[in-house]
Amino acid sequence: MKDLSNNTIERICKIFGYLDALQKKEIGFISSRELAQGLGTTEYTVRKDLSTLGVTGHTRRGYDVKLLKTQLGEKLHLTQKRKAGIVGLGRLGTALLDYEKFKVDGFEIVAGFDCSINKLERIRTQIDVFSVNDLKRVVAERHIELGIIAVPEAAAQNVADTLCAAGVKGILNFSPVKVTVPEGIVYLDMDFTNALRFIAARL
Amino acid sequence: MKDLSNNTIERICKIFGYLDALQKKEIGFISSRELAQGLGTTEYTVRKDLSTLGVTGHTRRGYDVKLLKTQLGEKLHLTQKRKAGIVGLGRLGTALLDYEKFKVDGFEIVAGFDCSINKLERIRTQIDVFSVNDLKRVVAERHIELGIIAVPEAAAQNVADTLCAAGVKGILNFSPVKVTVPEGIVYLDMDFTNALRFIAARL
DNA sequence: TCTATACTGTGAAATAATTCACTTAAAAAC
DNA sequence: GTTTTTAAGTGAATTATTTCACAGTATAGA
Ligand SMILES: NC(=O)c1ccc[n+]([C@@H]2O[C@H](COP(=O)([O-])OP(=O)(O)OC[C@H]3O[C@@H](n4cnc5c(N)ncnc54)[C@H](O)[C@@H]3O)[C@@H](O)[C@H]2O)c1
Ligand SMILES: NC(=O)c1ccc[n+]([C@@H]2O[C@H](COP(=O)([O-])OP(=O)(O)OC[C@H]3O[C@@H](n4cnc5c(N)ncnc54)[C@H](O)[C@@H]3O)[C@@H](O)[C@H]2O)c1
Repeated sequence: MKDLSNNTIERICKIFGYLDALQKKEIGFISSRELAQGLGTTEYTVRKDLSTLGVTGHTRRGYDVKLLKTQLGEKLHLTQKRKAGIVGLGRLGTALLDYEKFKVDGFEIVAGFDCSINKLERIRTQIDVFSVNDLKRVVAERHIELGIIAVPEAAAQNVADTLCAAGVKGILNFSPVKVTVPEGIVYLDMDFTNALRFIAARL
Repeated sequence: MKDLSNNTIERICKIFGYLDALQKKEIGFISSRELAQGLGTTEYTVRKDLSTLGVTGHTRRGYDVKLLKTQLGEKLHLTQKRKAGIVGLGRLGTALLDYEKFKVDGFEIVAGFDCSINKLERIRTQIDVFSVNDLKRVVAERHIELGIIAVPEAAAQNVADTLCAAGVKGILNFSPVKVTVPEGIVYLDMDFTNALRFIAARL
């Protein structure tokens, strides 16, 4: 399979999530047009994307929701469960820690980390929490592949370095600074302020 | 000015944020190349973007950081302060409510809303909180332009409808469902799970 | 003051993404 | 059983975006 553009991957991820909703509504088949509508794109693009991935639908019926979900999951390696750790257990970090839906979607938060012993002692959660000093060990022991950064911006780069050194493969960064990561590490920013800026620019 | 692509706007928003960091470091001028590096794009694209916006740099020096920030702010209407309201004051919503950096960046959270009287009574925050029943009134009174959705997915569409009816111009949605909004309303999803999926697909 | 340099700014070229137009095929309707 | 309809699949055309190449120039340094 030729490698996919970021745009395609992004759309497929959205479709993947959208299929959940369809399954809940017990919808068995969905056309490229309806899919496009639910996603804010065009039927052509949806068909091209799916066709690029080599998944296929049915004339006059559309795509089999259940089957499509399975196929997309396989193609994008979304079926295997991934373990994640959160660094920075402040307001945002603890909210993420307790967000149960991640697990449902195949992303299990298996550890939280903070530098403040005080914080670690006070936190009430189901998830095991550790000092950042133990990060490397815990990442290895628990096979953590994904690191989630929720520390203040001043600490973000340092935490990213630590995570990469510990062997995580991907990083999701909630701090408002872009951090640099070694070649080969997948990195994504979730900058809420930028999102608001984007909206403001479009107003 | 011809209208800008989403890609360009997204990059400019990032540059805008990046310039803050440069100002803190007291860097006066920055070249398209350095800017590109800090953003994960190319110098060509940066120059094209800035040139498209009609802002201009200096031979052999690059772009004046302070001036560029001002100019980009004007071009993207990022200089005027925007008022926002958050609907859904659970784990995520309250974290957002207390996040002070929004204000620094020109987005002032002027109200929180929830449907649970119980929750409203317990919340300890500087920001005024209201019942969703008062949403329409408060949005009008406080000139709220941006709505932030942090309610459970089942309630998201309903809340979006209420916000739009109340007159907000833009919506940032943290719930994992895509909601539909009337023509003319700017809408953006912040789906953390999709972000993790994207990373997993790239691993 | 002069010169070499390191930048920008921008048309043109290359590449990528989207849209279109049309073929094919299965299901539904009659 | 035949016809009609609806939607997938896909090369080709179009459109958009990125990259390139280089002319122009203000600055730093001599
Ligand atoms: N709270 C929000 O709603 C919100 C919104 C947008 C962005 N953010 C960003 O998310 C990040 C976290 O925000 P927050 O509000 O949760 O902050 P917070 O101050 O509540 O929490 C930060 C936590 O990180 C810990 N920490 C600091 N340095 C550390 C290090 N080197 N290693 C490990 N832990 C460390 C602190 O002990 C603290 O518990 C920040 O970068 C913030 O800008 C937060
Ligand atoms: N917590 C996280 O870290 C996290 C992560 C990703 C996505 N999200 C999404 O963000 C949203 C909020 O998550 P949360 O963890 O804060 O949930 P939560 O259950 O803690 O809070 C939801 C709040 O919304 C209120 N609410 C419910 N219906 C409402 C309505 N119709 N009008 C006004 N208020 C209403 C509830 O009273 C509650 O206070 C959810 O859609 C969730 O999927 C949360």
